[in-house]
Amino acid sequence: MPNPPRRPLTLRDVSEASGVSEMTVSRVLRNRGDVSEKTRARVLEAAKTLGYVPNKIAGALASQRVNLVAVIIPSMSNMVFPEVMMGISEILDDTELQPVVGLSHYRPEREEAVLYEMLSWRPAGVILAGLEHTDPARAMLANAGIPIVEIMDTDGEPVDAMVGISHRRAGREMGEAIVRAGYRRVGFLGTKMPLDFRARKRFEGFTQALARAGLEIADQEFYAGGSALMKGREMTEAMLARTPDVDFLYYSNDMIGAGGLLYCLERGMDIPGTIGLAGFNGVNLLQGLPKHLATMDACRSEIGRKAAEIIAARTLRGAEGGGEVVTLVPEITYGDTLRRPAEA
Amino acid sequence: MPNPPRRPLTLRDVSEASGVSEMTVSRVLRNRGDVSEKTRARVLEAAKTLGYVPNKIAGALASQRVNLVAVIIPSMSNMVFPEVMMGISEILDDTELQPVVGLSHYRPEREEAVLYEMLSWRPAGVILAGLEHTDPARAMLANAGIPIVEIMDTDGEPVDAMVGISHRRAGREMGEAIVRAGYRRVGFLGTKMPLDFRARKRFEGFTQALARAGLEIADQEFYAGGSALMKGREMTEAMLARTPDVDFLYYSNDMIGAGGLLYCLERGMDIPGTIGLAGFNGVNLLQGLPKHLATMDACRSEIGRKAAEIIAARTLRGAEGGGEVVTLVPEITYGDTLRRPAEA
DNA sequence: GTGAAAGCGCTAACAA
DNA sequence: TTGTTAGCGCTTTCAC
Repeated sequence: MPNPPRRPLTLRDVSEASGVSEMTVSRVLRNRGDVSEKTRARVLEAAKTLGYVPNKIAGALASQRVNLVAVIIPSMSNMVFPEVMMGISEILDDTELQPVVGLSHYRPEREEAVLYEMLSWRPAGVILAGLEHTDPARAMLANAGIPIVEIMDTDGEPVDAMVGISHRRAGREMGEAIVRAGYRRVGFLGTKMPLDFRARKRFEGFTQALARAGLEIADQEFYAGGSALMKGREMTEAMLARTPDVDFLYYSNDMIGAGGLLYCLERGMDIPGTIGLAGFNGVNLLQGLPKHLATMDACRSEIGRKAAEIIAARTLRGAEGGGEVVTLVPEITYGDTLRRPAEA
Repeated sequence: MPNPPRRPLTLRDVSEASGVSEMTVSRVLRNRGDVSEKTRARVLEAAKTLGYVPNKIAGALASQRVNLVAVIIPSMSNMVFPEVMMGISEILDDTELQPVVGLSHYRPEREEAVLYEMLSWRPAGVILAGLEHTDPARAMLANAGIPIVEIMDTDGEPVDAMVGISHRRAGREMGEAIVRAGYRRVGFLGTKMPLDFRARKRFEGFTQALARAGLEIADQEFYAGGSALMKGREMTEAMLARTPDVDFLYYSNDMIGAGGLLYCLERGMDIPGTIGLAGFNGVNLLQGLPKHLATMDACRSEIGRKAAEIIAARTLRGAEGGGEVVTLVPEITYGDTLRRPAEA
């Protein structure tokens, strides 16, 4: 029973144990160059019995290559970003690239700090949420000399590549669908997050669509923290009490929308007749509710996959590329809570 | 406007630009040792205008210190693990340590591969889910010479430290509560996941509690994939059709439990009279349902926090430590779907 | 097919 | 307070 080594093993240890030069050991361990089957076997044997784990720090320094992809997202508690992560993993799992996640908590300065930290590990590429960054962050990205993919949002100028949807358009289309369905007294319910630029863009597009039809938001309500389902319920109750004549409720995410939906159903309201409801995201978690909430898919895992593909293509297949723009176009799901436009 | 540098900047560039030796530049950038305010300012100025980002790879190799903490979890699509991650981040955010996440997809060999990959970056510590690992993985962990914290589960022997709850006990207690409340025909509904050891332990504890009361599971149903809420609904429907006399449904997670709850409510069933329901996890996402589902908190973020604290304490404050065991004890939440035991 | 030498960009240790 | 020297553990390059 060998003692647990205080000092981690090095190539040299394997070299000595196998009687093969460090260089050749290195070759075997990386499957590089021609090595005779005999030496190969001997090296592998030695490495295994010793329990050698290569030191990638040294390897990366020497080879100037790192297989890490930095991913910076606002949060994990949102359900949206874990799904993006799954999309990224799905693609990178087939390559030798590895995602490394950092959280910005929706704060640009925090994002800048995390970015700095991550760039100091010289990753092969960066994937980060949104197009809004501090000036130093943009400068770092522009000078990093590696592929950068900004995700989620395409309403703005990317540093390099971008993959996402137009939130302004998403808001606008939902607004148009609501107007087209004949609703006139529309309430908005959302998060109190000044730094959630995408929610804000959806709101802008939404009010713009209403304005074009000569309408204004009839009432609005915001929340922060707490259980989204519960908050949706409470906000809905508050709004219906304050503005009893609203005939449509647009929620900034599906979870609060589901809370509102449950509330309205309990009250026995006629949906989508007397009142219509819609959310945003296409959280399939919520299938199984008594009624299907109208929503619009944010294409989360697709965004993750496309972003990872761009990084992988440029890194591995040395593709030149640069400045790729992928705009996904989400469709409205009418579900059971938004009247469909009259058929032509 | 300087050209984007093809070659990343090095300390040497900052040294030349500021007319200060590399060593002193390094000191300034790390706030180490005494440096005169004047040189300090000059160096900072040069670093900033050049846009220098330190190379931690070289730094780590030279100093033999890495501020990364490897975190290996089964999945992100589960809601449970993102919450654990938030707990970890919460603690590490106050230190210079940084979490790096890897996913095992509930597969031990995959976990082993990810662990190998991560250990090759010589992290300061490892946090990983569960106590079940391949033999090589256990060997790597035991020999890594860094703090290892196994989380979620405490039913077994840890390699080093462990933080979690006893899932066997959790299942047992729920079983006892159900028996105590007078239910006799109990159905179980869960995930079809042979490798989810924790779900299995809960199931074992649960059946054991029933057995002690002379009961057996009346019926069971398993699912894989799909929307959990919907699956809960479907499985419940199937079970009630097949075994109409069940008087309690125990779900392996809150999400499917919520689906079942909604189904039973729609059918106008008397809850918790005719039929009782319980889930597992304490997903506060679900507050806001018409009735509050009975459940048991899995202490997710608390687990993350405690695990991170162990790593931080041993790494930063050089605490000796080793073999810490933190067993959290979740309490049953009766909610509105499980009869409370008669008061004494 | 194998090995020896040089150096990746930084920091520990010591010298001035 | 500042600078010099010698590696950290690996890979690149080139010689054999």
